[in-house]
Amino acid sequence: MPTIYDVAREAGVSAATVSRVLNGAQTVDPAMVARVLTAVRELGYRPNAVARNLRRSRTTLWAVIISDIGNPFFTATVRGIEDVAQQAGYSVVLCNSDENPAKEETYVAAALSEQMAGVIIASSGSVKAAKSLLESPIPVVAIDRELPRGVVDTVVVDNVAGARMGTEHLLAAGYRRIACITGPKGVSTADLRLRGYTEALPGQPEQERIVVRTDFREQGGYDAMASLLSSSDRPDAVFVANNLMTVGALRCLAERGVDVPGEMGLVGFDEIPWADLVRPSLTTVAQPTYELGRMAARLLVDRIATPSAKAATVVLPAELRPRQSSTR
Amino acid sequence: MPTIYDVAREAGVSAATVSRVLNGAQTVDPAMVARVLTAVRELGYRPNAVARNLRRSRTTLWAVIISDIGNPFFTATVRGIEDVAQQAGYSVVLCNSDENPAKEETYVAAALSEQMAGVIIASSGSVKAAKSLLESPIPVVAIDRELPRGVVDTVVVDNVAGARMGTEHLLAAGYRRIACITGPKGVSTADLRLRGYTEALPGQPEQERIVVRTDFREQGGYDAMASLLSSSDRPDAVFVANNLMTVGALRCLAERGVDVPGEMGLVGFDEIPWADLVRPSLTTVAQPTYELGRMAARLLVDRIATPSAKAATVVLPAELRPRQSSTR
DNA sequence: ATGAAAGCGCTAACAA
DNA sequence: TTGTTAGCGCTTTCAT
Repeated sequence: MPTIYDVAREAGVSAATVSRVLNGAQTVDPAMVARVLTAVRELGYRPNAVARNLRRSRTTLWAVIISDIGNPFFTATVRGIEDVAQQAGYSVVLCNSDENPAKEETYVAAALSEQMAGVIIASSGSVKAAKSLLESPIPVVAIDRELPRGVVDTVVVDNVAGARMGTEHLLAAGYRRIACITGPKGVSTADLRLRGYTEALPGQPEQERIVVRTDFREQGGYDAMASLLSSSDRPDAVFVANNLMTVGALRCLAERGVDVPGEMGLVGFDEIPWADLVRPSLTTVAQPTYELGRMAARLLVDRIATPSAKAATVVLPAELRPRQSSTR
Repeated sequence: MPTIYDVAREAGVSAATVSRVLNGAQTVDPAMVARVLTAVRELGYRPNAVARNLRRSRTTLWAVIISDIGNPFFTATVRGIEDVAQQAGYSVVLCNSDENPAKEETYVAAALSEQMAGVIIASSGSVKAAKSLLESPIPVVAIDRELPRGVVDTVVVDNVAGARMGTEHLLAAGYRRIACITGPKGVSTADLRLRGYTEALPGQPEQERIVVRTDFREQGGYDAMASLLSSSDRPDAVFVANNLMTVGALRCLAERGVDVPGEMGLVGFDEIPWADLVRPSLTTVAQPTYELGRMAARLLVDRIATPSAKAATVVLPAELRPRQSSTR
């Protein structure tokens, strides 16, 4: 691989001049510019970003650490992030923690070691990863889930209101024994959506509420629904706190021939791209995912520009999309 | 941020010793090791990977450039790649080209500048990106689609056989006017799946085959199906060459109340996570996605170890998953 | 407007 | 076993 000195020799100038040309300095003689660019082309020279980053003590890469690459919620959010990043001159590298705190810690460590310009993270709940980030000087924006013990820029949806909306919708449709399937304790989305569900059932004594906690994945939703179906106080409707668990629940119901929405009403948090293609179509609480990504990216751009500014929390609205699975 | 010299001073040793300890050299006095590790902890020292990479002239990052992060095919493949990469000591950074050659070129340029240890790419068709990669010394593995004009390690599925299988399945079910919706000319998957479709209809004169080309996205599939429905020689079945287009086609059929499989048979290439949840459930030609990712990653590990070895092409089998949409 | 020279933080010869 | 030293490729004062 040719270096900047090879180009300098070829063009008969100093390395400093090559650097100036390549970085668009205005103080270079046009004739020099031409000579340098010719040499660059002839040698197939490509600047070594590693050396540049070391010298400048900064990079133009963002790490976006998400907890499940198979979740459509994140894919839409990533698009929003990318669009803003690209405009601001950053490239986005995606890291998939797979809801695995150990993986998350590995990726956080890599992002810090690689001196990434910023990190956007949907925490899988790792306190260690959060601590590393908070102790580092690297700008961080939390999305979807709050960073454990962290005071950083954050973009979330109104989980409580959204969950309340979904549950109240089931009540209004005439369901009476409404259960909730939610995620792990300590993950903010799981806890807040559970709170929204609880708030929607104000008259109910604590023990009347039927709550199952599992992970945020499809198999978890499947198992949770199975246990609800075979329990002695079987519910007549379920509010499920994320999309993948909703898919699992739906698959369980389909396999056992349970009639939805007749025997069992269903509302899921998070939109699903094909919610309108299944029969019955799925009622969901939708988030403005693309907008969420854009907002997070904008906060990160601002944070990089002004590291000392006060941390902001942006709460975006969720929206009920009523379909067949909750209408009997 | 503390540097290796801060640690050295704190521990009362030289920077070289700190480096040795951190890199697990066996030739260091245990007492030194302890002192160094204490200093590291006290200072919260974190090695600067940029400096290390510059010095070593290599990194431990792989760039995985995929053409659509929203496509379940890729998410499953990425999991396979990640699992092998992690075991081999590499981290995976994901780059989403969004079927956009310009974006792809940007990410390829970044991967080369950042001196990534290797690249796994599903080409969006950019000849320029392919050229940059082939001219560079960086190890490359192509997945899903062949790299334009490239002789590199490649992992693909048997597209021709899979498409033939899907089309023959429709023939066997009694459909007679079978159309094909495929992707852009020049993208190998689009062309090879079209060939498989063509091979399955040997008796048909050229003009009897009904072929629509569009992009590989949902809207493309929707539009293509709409045009087929309103054409004078409306088909009674369609073979669709990828999953996202199949979803679009399905949505179009649902909106217009066309009975599937009665009025219109449907087979899609690529599995879809919820193919069995829609009504009618979707017949698909499934690829071993996770295995494909693992294989690509293994090839990349080998290629990094032995840069001069001959390029290999691995062809994995596709598998028909018959469901309701093709059974009348 | 251009060049010489220092140095970003680390690793790896080489010397001791 | 440990330290000294050079240098990875680039940018950026500083001097001219």
